[in-house]
Amino acid sequence: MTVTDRLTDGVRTALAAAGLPAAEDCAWEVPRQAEHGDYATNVAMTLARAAKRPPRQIADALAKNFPAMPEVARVEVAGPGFLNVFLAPAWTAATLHEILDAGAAYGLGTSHAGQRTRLEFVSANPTGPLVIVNARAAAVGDSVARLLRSQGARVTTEFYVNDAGTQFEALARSFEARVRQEFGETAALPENGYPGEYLIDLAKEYRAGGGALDVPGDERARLEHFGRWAVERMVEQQRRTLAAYGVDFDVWSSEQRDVRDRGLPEKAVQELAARGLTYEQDGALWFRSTAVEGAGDDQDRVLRRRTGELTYFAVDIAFHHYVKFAGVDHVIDLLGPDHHGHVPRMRAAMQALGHPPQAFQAPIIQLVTLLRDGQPVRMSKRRGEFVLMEELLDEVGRDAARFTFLTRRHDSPLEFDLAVATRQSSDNPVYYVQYAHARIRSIHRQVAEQGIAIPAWRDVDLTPLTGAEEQALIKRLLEYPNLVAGAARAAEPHRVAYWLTELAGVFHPYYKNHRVIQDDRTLMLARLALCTAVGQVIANGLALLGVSAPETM
RNA sequence: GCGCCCGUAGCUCAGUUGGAUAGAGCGUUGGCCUCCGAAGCCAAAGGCCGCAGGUUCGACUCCUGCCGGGCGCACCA
Repeated sequence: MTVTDRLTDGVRTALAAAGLPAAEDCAWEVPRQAEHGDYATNVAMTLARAAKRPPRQIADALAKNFPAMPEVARVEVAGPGFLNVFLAPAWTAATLHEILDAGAAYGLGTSHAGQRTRLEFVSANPTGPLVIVNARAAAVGDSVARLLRSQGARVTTEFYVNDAGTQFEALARSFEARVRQEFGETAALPENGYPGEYLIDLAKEYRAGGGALDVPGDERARLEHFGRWAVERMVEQQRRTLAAYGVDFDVWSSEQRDVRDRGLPEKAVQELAARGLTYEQDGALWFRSTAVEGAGDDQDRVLRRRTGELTYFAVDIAFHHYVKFAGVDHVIDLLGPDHHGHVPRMRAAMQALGHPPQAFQAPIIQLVTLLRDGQPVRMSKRRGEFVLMEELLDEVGRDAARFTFLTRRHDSPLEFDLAVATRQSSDNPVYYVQYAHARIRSIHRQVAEQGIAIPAWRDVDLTPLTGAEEQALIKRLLEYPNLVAGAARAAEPHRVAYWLTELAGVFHPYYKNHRVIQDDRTLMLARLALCTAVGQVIANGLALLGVSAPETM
């Protein structure tokens, strides 16, 4: 039970005692000004209409009837009708016991309990190595998964391999050309092929591994052979890069194997037709996308081309409906900005097939503009020019890269200057946060070296922690569970990154001004408890971001 | 032309389902290491929150219209 939950109980009790109507919900915020208390609620304002009384009057009644609670020192009415709550310092200090008891579990919640979510992210085409944007998507997706799980959701993370269709064919043709070149033949890359050097390396690997130049069967069989071989290697390479980044997927699904081979696209089209949401026009079969209320698509979409071939959209509908939604109630796709036009039509299709509007979400991860020495680096997989995700990790490091990606909202474009990130790596906020953790661990090493015995935390007297800075620090820690719950609800890991930076910003001055190890044993143990709790929360928060909490730096 | 996203300090960005006096990092200027880690601390300068209306007790936040930037608008994937 969080602080605000307890305070909400207090408000409910007060409302009942004052004979006022019950509040549906009670929003709490942490005021900027210390004079406005530790928590404030505007419940009196929101209730004014229903109670037919002015907000100030309601707030006064609330203050008068507010039950005595160990948590609360006093409540005040201020401004147009805010109810400001001041926490009792002794209670605040004592909450450290709960944090220390909970340990790594501090910040876990139940707001998503019972939810089963399938979360797809990265899903780069298997036509080349991973690049910078993929690193951003990986950081965001992995962190969102951790956030959702921290709130009780069962999350399946997924990487979808588009190993079919025209891009697959382009890869197969490109790779075959490289293999022929490797065997000494003259072969030109296809027009829409992939010119990157990685396919030359892959061709060398193919030959070295005993791969044959001549493949039995027709052209289709040949392309299938070379395409499969290349895709397998590319996917494996991508998987390794992601693993080195600390990102592992529960499921690697295949467009060919899991959707097309099972005949699901045809089935999906039939199901839409059975619901009367398709029609024929100009020789093609259309989905009546615009007929789905609230989905927001502005035109109908083709499911089967005049040629009889199904569109990618039809395949994607089948994938979502039959594969992703099997056994889960929420599907989240983290998409690139070039796919945002697809969201309305997919939303329409999912609703048409009976999924509630909220069940399918597709947040957009915006682009990363990469700068090197202040100059934008142009990237194009097709032209074979790009900065690899691996290079980014080599230059910037895993922790700094992930943290940097998570200090921006995912739906806003990001500028990432490689030169600056490398040169100024010691000024990166991630080190500021990690440093706070390392400092705290260092205190513990000192304590151990000096042979100071630490009793169980529950036996440590916390009442000495009445200083303003100490109280401020503890109150920060109390916010953490709400912060995590909010970040999970909104799927916004950047809130955690910012909050951690702020927490470190409160801790560092405290550390500077107050010695922990000292002669006054009672004070020392109390401060040690506080620092330990801060370190624990930093470690917990960094874990949600997939960033390490180092013992030393 | 239509749709989505974005305009906040010199730069990069936060601003928690509308709250009280707008925040951080970098950069700039000036201080602090006999004391648990200076990857740190303290201080200064820096803002018509793109513009104009509207909604209300209250708007950076919601609505409308402009201006400016990005992306998408296939019987491609």
